[in-house]
Amino acid sequence: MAIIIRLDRILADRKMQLNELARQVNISNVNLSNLKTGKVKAIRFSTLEAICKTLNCQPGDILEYVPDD
Amino acid sequence: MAIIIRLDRILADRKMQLNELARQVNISNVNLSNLKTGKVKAIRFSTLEAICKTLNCQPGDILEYVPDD
DNA sequence: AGATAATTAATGATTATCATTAAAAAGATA
DNA sequence: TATCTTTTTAATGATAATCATTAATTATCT
Repeated sequence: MAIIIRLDRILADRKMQLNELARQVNISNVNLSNLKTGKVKAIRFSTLEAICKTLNCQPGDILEYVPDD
Repeated sequence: MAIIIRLDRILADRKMQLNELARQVNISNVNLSNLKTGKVKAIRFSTLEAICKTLNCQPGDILEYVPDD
Protein backbone atom coordinates (compact mmCIF):
# COMPACT_ATOMS: atom_id res chain seq x y z
CA MET A 1 0.00 0.00 0.00
CA ALA A 2 1.35 3.38 -0.84
CA ILE A 3 -0.61 5.62 -3.15
CA ILE A 4 -4.10 6.12 -1.88
CA ILE A 5 -7.02 8.12 -3.15
CA ARG A 6 -8.74 10.23 -0.55
CA LEU A 7 -12.21 11.08 -1.66
CA ASP A 8 -14.04 10.78 1.64
CA ARG A 9 -12.89 14.08 3.09
CA ILE A 10 -13.40 16.16 0.01
CA LEU A 11 -16.81 14.65 -0.66
CA ALA A 12 -17.81 15.40 2.90
CA ASP A 13 -16.52 18.95 2.54
CA ARG A 14 -18.55 19.43 -0.59
CA LYS A 15 -21.51 17.60 0.93
CA MET A 16 -21.61 15.57 -2.23
CA GLN A 17 -22.24 11.87 -2.52
CA LEU A 18 -20.37 9.36 -4.60
CA ASN A 19 -23.16 8.73 -7.07
CA GLU A 20 -23.54 12.41 -7.74
CA LEU A 21 -19.82 12.85 -8.31
CA ALA A 22 -19.82 9.86 -10.64
CA ARG A 23 -22.64 11.45 -12.59
CA GLN A 24 -20.86 14.77 -12.92
CA VAL A 25 -17.50 13.24 -13.70
CA ASN A 26 -19.15 10.94 -16.18
CA ILE A 27 -17.76 7.66 -15.00
CA SER A 28 -19.74 4.79 -13.55
CA ASN A 29 -20.38 4.82 -9.82
CA VAL A 30 -18.90 1.34 -9.70
CA ASN A 31 -15.68 2.68 -11.06
CA LEU A 32 -15.60 5.63 -8.76
CA SER A 33 -16.23 3.35 -5.81
CA ASN A 34 -13.31 1.19 -6.87
CA LEU A 35 -11.22 4.29 -7.09
CA LYS A 36 -12.31 5.45 -3.69
CA THR A 37 -11.70 2.14 -1.95
CA GLY A 38 -8.24 1.60 -3.36
CA LYS A 39 -9.03 -1.19 -5.79
CA VAL A 40 -7.27 0.48 -8.63
CA LYS A 41 -3.64 0.33 -9.73
CA ALA A 42 -3.52 3.29 -12.07
CA ILE A 43 -5.50 6.28 -13.10
CA ARG A 44 -6.01 7.96 -16.42
CA PHE A 45 -5.32 11.62 -16.47
CA SER A 46 -8.63 12.19 -18.19
CA THR A 47 -10.34 10.75 -15.13
CA LEU A 48 -8.17 12.61 -12.66
CA GLU A 49 -8.76 15.77 -14.62
CA ALA A 50 -12.50 15.35 -14.61
CA ILE A 51 -12.51 14.76 -10.87
CA CYS A 52 -10.33 17.79 -10.20
CA LYS A 53 -12.47 19.90 -12.46
CA THR A 54 -15.69 18.84 -10.81
CA LEU A 55 -14.38 19.12 -7.28
CA ASN A 56 -12.40 22.23 -8.11
CA CYS A 57 -9.28 20.86 -6.53
CA GLN A 58 -5.76 19.68 -7.25
CA PRO A 59 -4.46 16.11 -7.59
CA GLY A 60 -2.64 16.62 -4.33
CA ASP A 61 -5.95 17.05 -2.56
CA ILE A 62 -6.90 13.55 -3.63
CA LEU A 63 -3.75 11.51 -4.04
CA GLU A 64 -1.53 10.71 -1.15
CA TYR A 65 1.70 8.79 -0.84
CA VAL A 66 1.94 6.84 2.38
CA PRO A 67 5.36 5.31 3.01
CA ASP A 68 5.05 1.86 4.50
CA ASP A 69 8.29 1.63 6.45
CA MET B 1 -4.26 19.58 -21.75
CA ALA B 2 -4.92 19.54 -18.08
CA ILE B 3 -3.01 17.16 -15.87
CA ILE B 4 0.69 17.77 -16.17
CA ILE B 5 3.69 16.19 -14.52
CA ARG B 6 6.20 18.64 -13.18
CA LEU B 7 9.53 16.98 -12.77
CA ASP B 8 11.81 19.80 -13.88
CA ARG B 9 11.57 21.82 -10.69
CA ILE B 10 11.98 18.97 -8.29
CA LEU B 11 14.85 17.47 -10.24
CA ALA B 12 16.57 20.84 -10.22
CA ASP B 13 15.97 21.13 -6.49
CA ARG B 14 17.51 17.73 -5.93
CA LYS B 15 20.24 18.44 -8.47
CA MET B 16 19.39 15.10 -9.97
CA GLN B 17 19.22 14.30 -13.63
CA LEU B 18 16.57 12.34 -15.45
CA ASN B 19 18.72 9.34 -16.18
CA GLU B 20 19.69 9.03 -12.57
CA LEU B 21 16.09 9.24 -11.41
CA ALA B 22 15.09 6.64 -13.97
CA ARG B 23 17.79 4.36 -12.65
CA GLN B 24 16.72 4.76 -9.04
CA VAL B 25 13.02 4.48 -9.81
CA ASN B 26 13.75 1.49 -11.98
CA ILE B 27 11.93 2.54 -15.10
CA SER B 28 13.51 3.24 -18.45
CA ASN B 29 14.77 6.74 -19.08
CA VAL B 30 12.66 6.75 -22.23
CA ASN B 31 9.60 6.20 -20.16
CA LEU B 32 10.50 8.81 -17.63
CA SER B 33 11.15 11.28 -20.39
CA ASN B 34 7.74 10.57 -21.83
CA LEU B 35 6.28 11.12 -18.41
CA LYS B 36 8.16 14.36 -17.98
CA THR B 37 7.20 15.77 -21.35
CA GLY B 38 3.51 15.01 -21.08
CA LYS B 39 3.31 12.17 -23.55
CA VAL B 40 1.46 9.94 -21.21
CA LYS B 41 -2.25 9.56 -20.55
CA ALA B 42 -2.18 7.62 -17.32
CA ILE B 43 0.16 6.56 -14.59
CA ARG B 44 0.41 3.42 -12.55
CA PHE B 45 0.46 3.93 -8.85
CA SER B 46 3.47 1.67 -8.62
CA THR B 47 5.34 4.17 -10.77
CA LEU B 48 4.05 7.21 -8.96
CA GLU B 49 4.90 5.56 -5.69
CA ALA B 50 8.45 4.78 -6.77
CA ILE B 51 8.96 8.35 -7.89
CA CYS B 52 7.58 9.77 -4.65
CA LYS B 53 9.67 7.41 -2.63
CA THR B 54 12.85 8.27 -4.47
CA LEU B 55 12.24 11.99 -4.49
CA ASN B 56 10.83 11.93 -1.01
CA CYS B 57 7.79 13.92 -2.01
CA GLN B 58 4.04 13.77 -2.46
CA PRO B 59 2.02 13.28 -5.64
CA GLY B 60 0.91 16.87 -5.32
CA ASP B 61 4.49 17.99 -5.75
CA ILE B 62 4.56 16.38 -9.15
CA LEU B 63 1.04 16.34 -10.54
CA GLU B 64 -0.76 19.53 -11.37
CA TYR B 65 -4.20 20.23 -12.72
CA VAL B 66 -4.25 23.18 -15.07
CA PRO B 67 -7.75 24.28 -16.10
CA ASP B 68 -7.84 25.28 -19.74
CA ASP B 69 -10.68 27.76 -19.71
C1' DA C 1 -39.82 -3.01 5.66
C1' DG C 2 -38.66 -0.12 2.04
C1' DA C 3 -35.77 3.08 -0.35
C1' DT C 4 -31.43 4.94 -1.43
C1' DA C 5 -26.46 4.65 -1.54
C1' DA C 6 -22.25 2.20 -1.74
C1' DT C 7 -19.56 -1.87 -2.39
C1' DT C 8 -18.24 -6.27 -4.39
C1' DA C 9 -17.85 -9.50 -8.16
C1' DA C 10 -17.28 -11.00 -12.78
C1' DT C 11 -16.75 -10.33 -17.82
C1' DG C 12 -14.94 -8.32 -21.99
C1' DA C 13 -13.42 -4.64 -24.94
C1' DT C 14 -10.52 -1.01 -25.23
C1' DT C 15 -6.82 1.73 -23.91
C1' DA C 16 -2.30 2.74 -22.58
C1' DT C 17 1.91 1.71 -19.87
C1' DC C 18 6.28 0.04 -20.16
C1' DA C 19 10.61 -2.20 -21.99
C1' DT C 20 13.36 -2.24 -25.77
C1' DT C 21 15.90 -0.69 -29.68
C1' DA C 22 17.49 2.84 -32.59
C1' DA C 23 18.03 7.32 -34.02
C1' DA C 24 17.86 12.25 -33.60
C1' DA C 25 18.19 16.47 -31.02
C1' DA C 26 19.91 19.24 -27.37
C1' DG C 27 23.62 20.60 -24.00
C1' DA C 28 28.01 20.83 -22.30
C1' DT C 29 32.99 20.99 -22.46
C1' DA C 30 37.30 21.81 -24.30
C1' DT D 1 34.59 22.16 -34.59
C1' DA D 2 34.62 17.84 -32.54
C1' DT D 3 33.27 14.85 -28.82
C1' DC D 4 30.79 13.22 -25.09
C1' DT D 5 26.68 13.10 -22.29
C1' DT D 6 21.92 13.73 -21.65
C1' DT D 7 17.38 14.03 -23.22
C1' DT D 8 13.87 13.44 -26.54
C1' DT D 9 11.45 11.22 -30.35
C1' DA D 10 9.84 7.22 -32.88
C1' DA D 11 8.24 2.62 -33.57
C1' DT D 12 7.01 -2.07 -32.05
C1' DG D 13 4.97 -5.54 -29.17
C1' DA D 14 3.72 -7.69 -24.85
C1' DT D 15 1.54 -6.99 -20.78
C1' DA D 16 -1.36 -4.74 -17.62
C1' DA D 17 -5.25 -2.32 -16.10
C1' DT D 18 -9.11 0.96 -16.78
C1' DC D 19 -13.68 1.34 -17.61
C1' DA D 20 -18.64 0.15 -18.77
C1' DT D 21 -21.92 -3.02 -17.82
C1' DT D 22 -24.75 -6.15 -15.29
C1' DA D 23 -26.06 -8.29 -11.16
C1' DA D 24 -25.97 -9.13 -6.50
C1' DT D 25 -24.79 -7.90 -1.89
C1' DT D 26 -24.09 -4.88 1.94
C1' DA D 27 -24.69 -0.61 4.38
C1' DT D 28 -27.38 3.38 5.85
C1' DC D 29 -31.29 5.79 6.89
C1' DT D 30 -36.21 7.08 7.81
